Amino acid sequence: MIVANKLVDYHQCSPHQAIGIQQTLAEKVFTNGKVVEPGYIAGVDVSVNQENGQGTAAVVVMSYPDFDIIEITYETCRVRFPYIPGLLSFRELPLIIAAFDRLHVKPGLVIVDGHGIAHPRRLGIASHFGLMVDIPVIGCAKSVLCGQYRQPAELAGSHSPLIDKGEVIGNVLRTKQGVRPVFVSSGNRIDLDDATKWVAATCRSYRLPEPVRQAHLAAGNRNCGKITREILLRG
DNA sequence: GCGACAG
DNA sequence: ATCTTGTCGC
Repeated sequence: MIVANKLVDYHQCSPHQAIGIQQTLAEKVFTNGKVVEPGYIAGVDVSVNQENGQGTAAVVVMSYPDFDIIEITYETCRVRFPYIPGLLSFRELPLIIAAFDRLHVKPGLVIVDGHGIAHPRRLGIASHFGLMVDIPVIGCAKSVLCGQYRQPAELAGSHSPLIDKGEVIGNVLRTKQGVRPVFVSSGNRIDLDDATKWVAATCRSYRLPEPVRQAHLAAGNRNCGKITREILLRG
């Protein structure tokens, strides 16, 4: 895999080199485009076990608008790069790419747990991932990394712009009444309005969009690296 | 120098 | 990220 080779270097480079890579890649991100018929939508998340230093990435592919789980792939491996705010992709992307490559069903849209361009150098993990897979990717984070915003109204669906250095980098979206809002931004190949629309459309009864919520549950189920893929039959 | 800081 | 039961509130 082309991207796999690059990733070997990615998680072994220094934080300083990582920043340089981000500055170069950020210029290649496309923050426009609409997704009309995604076919399948995937959610991505990673969990890390502090005990053994192992991380598990889970990719959950769901149908839309039925939200049936079609396929789940995993990758468990020791994470080398440390967690440094702003450099998350260098820690988690190797796992995510490996799990994503195992998919038999390719999604038309992916939602990643983390920021897209709502990042100091405009290359959060969703954008970095989006450039590597070259399909529409949305960043949906649970907390802010940079930028300022006004708290959106309590009504589900309400949102306010996330602004950094005079630039609108995302939307703070209230996906459900009574819960903290999420931070939506373009990862790659999709504009902010469409990204916000899709996050809202994939949230059912919880704060996080269903694909991401399922990926979070799957990754947390510690599969110890034994299970790498599974297909769920609808019932 | 000081505070902020995705997962 | 992760450690974790019951509990308060829409």
